[in-house]
Amino acid sequence: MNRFVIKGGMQMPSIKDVAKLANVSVGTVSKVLNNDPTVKPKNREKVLKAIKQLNYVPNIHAKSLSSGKTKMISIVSSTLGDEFHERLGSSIDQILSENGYDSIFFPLLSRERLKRFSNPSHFLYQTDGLIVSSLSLTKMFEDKTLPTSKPYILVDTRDALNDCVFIDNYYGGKLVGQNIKLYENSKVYILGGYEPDEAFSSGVFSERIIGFIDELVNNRGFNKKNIVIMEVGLSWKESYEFGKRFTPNQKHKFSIFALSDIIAFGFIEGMKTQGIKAPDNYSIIGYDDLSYSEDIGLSTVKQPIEELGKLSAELLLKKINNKFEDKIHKSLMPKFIERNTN
Amino acid sequence: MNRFVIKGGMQMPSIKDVAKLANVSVGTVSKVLNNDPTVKPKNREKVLKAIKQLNYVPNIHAKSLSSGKTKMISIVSSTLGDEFHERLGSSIDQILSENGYDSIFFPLLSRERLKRFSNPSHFLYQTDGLIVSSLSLTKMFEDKTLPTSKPYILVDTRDALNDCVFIDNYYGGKLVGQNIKLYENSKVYILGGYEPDEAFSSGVFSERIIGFIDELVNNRGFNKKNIVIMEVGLSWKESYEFGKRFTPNQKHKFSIFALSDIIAFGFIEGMKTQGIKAPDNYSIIGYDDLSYSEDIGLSTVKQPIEELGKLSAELLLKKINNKFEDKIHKSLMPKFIERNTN
DNA sequence: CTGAAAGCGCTTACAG
DNA sequence: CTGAAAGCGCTTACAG
Repeated sequence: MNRFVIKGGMQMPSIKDVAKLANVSVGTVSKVLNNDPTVKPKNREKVLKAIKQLNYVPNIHAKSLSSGKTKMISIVSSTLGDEFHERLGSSIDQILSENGYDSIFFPLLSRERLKRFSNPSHFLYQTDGLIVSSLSLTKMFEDKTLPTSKPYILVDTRDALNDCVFIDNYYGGKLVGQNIKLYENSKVYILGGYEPDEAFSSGVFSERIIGFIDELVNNRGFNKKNIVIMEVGLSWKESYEFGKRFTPNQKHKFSIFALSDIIAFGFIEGMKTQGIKAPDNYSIIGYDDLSYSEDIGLSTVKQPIEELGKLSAELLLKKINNKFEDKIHKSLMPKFIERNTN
Repeated sequence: MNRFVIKGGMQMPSIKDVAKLANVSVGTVSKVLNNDPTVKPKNREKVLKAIKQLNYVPNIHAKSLSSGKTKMISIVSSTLGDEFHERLGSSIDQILSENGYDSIFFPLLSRERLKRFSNPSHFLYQTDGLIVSSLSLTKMFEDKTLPTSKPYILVDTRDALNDCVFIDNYYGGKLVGQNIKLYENSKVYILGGYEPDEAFSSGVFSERIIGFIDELVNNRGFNKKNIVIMEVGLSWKESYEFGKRFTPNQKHKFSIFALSDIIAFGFIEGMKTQGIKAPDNYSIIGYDDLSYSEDIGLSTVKQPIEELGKLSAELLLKKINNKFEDKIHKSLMPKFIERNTN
C-alpha cells in the first residue's frame, strides 16, 4: 500500500489525475500549483477546476523530495509553557510567515524527546532550518553543534561556536547591580537559577549572576562575602514555598535579585505569609518584565523579546538564502525598569 | 538543484551511495534501516559500517512518500503558553513515543496561523494523525470538520460531529454549584470566559457556567436573578486589574465562581489591594487545580489532565490502526477540592 | 536471504 | 507556452 487511502478506501488524487481531467500535462499542473505566470489563462482555469472537482491536495513530501525544500522552519525550545517562549515564538513566526515560511514547534519537554532531537535523521533536520531557543548545545551535544548541515541559529543563548542571537545577560545583571538598594551590614541574596536537568539549561542565569556580582563588588565596593546564592526552581510554586520558609538571619533590610519575575512574584507572596514585605522590609528586583510585573509593582529588567524573535528569524532566513558567510553573534540590550519593590 | 547540498557544496549521501559502498543492493540497505531481521549479519555489518562512514541520514520525505506513513502526529492548540497545555502535550507525547510515534506542535497563536491550519494541503494534514486541543471546529471551520481524511481526535472540547475526549465541564460546573458557600440576600458572580477571538474558544467555559447555574437554581433554590456573569480575559493580569476595581454593591459576603484558577488568583490579589479578602469577605472557587493553587489555598476543581492526554493519544492510535469504526465520545470526570477560599 | 525494478507524487531542465 | 521524461530517495512485492 503506497498510496494514501481515504475513508471509503478510495485513493487520494495525485497531480496525474488532475492533469488527466484537465487535459493538460503534469508539468502544467505543477506550474499552476506554483503560480508560474507562463501558464495560459485558459489552461489555468481548467486545472483549477479539476483541482476543485477532485478535491486535490498536493503531497508535501513529494514536493519536498523533488524540490529539496520544505518552506518550513523548526522552532525548538526546552518548554513552551511560559510567556517568554510564547511571545518569542509568535514573533519568530510572524517574520517567517511574511517570507513564505511556516513553522512547527518542538518543545523538548522530556529527556526522551531530547534524545530524539539528537538523532540526525530526525524530522526537524529535514525542514529548511532551525531556531533553537534557550538551550545550550554545549551541554546537550558531544560536539557542541547540531547534528545537521541544515542552517540553524541559537536564540537566547550566547555561544562561541554556533550562530546566535541573545540578550546581553551580563549587562542585565550589571543593571540590577547598579540599581538595587543596598543596606549597611546587610546581605544580598540571589534567587533562582536552579535547573533540575542541566541538559536543558541555557546559561543565561549564570551570566546574569556574574554581571550582577561584578557590578556590586567592583563598582559599588560591596563585600563579596555578603552575597549569597540561593537555588530555587523556575516556578511560582517553588519560589512561593521558598519565600514561606526563608528567614534572613538579620533584623534589618536586605536585598534580593530574583533571576526571573516569576521567581520574584512567588517569593514576594511567600514572604507575605510571614508578614515580610517589599519594599518595607527588603528590596527585590526581578528579570523579564512579564505581563503581570507592572501590576505587582515589580522593579525588573525588561527583555526585548519580540525584537529577539524577529532578528533571529531574519538572520536564519539570510543564512538559508546564503547571504551569510561569517559568524552571527548578535546581542540585544535589556533595560532596567524601576517600580515599587526596590 | 534537486539534491540536498551541504556546506562544502557536496551532496548528501543517499541510500544508493550506501549500497554501493557496502556492496549490496538498495533493498538490503533499506531492510537494515528498518531492522528487518532477514538480513544476514555479515551484510548488516557492512551496511552499518558504510552508513557510519558516509554519515548517511535517511531522507524522511522520501520515506514518507513511498511508505505513505510519517510516524508523526500533529498536536494543535490555540496557545501553548500555559500549564494546562504543557501538561496535556507532555502526556500525549509520552503515549505516542511508547508506540513509535513522534509529535510536533502547532500552536495557533494568530489568525494568520489559523488560516494556514485551514488549508487542506498544510503540512499538518500530511502527518499520520492530529490531536486538536481546546478548539471548537464548529467555530473555526465552515463544515465543522477538519479539511482532511486523516484520522484526528479533538481533546478538551465536546463535539457532536467529531471524535472527541473531554472532561465533563457541565459536571464540573455542578460541583462548584454544589460546594460554593451562599449568603443570604447576596449575589453570586461568575468570573471569566471572555475570549478576545471567538474562533479560538472551545466552549468549555459556557458548559461550566450552565452546570453551575443549573445546580444553583434547580437544586439549591438560588434565585437566578442574583447570578451575574462578569467577562474577564484568561490571564492573571486582566483578572488582577478587574479585582482591583471591582466593587460589589453590597456590604455583606458574596460568592464567586472563577472559571479558571489563573483568573481566581489574579482576582484575589486584585481584591487584596482593596483590603477585601477570601474567605473573610467573600467565597471563591476556581477551576483547574494548577501547580500554585494549593499554595494559595484556592478551592477548585481538579481536572485529570494527564489522563485526558493519554486517553486521547491511545484513541488516536487506535483510529490510525483502524481499530475503530464507531464514534468516539469519551468524557472524564473532574473532582472538587476544598481548600481555604470557599 | 538478496537483487532488480516498479512505484510513490512531485519538480525541472529540455525540446519543440 | 506546453509536454515528455528524468530524477529526487525511499519501500516493497517479486523472482530466484
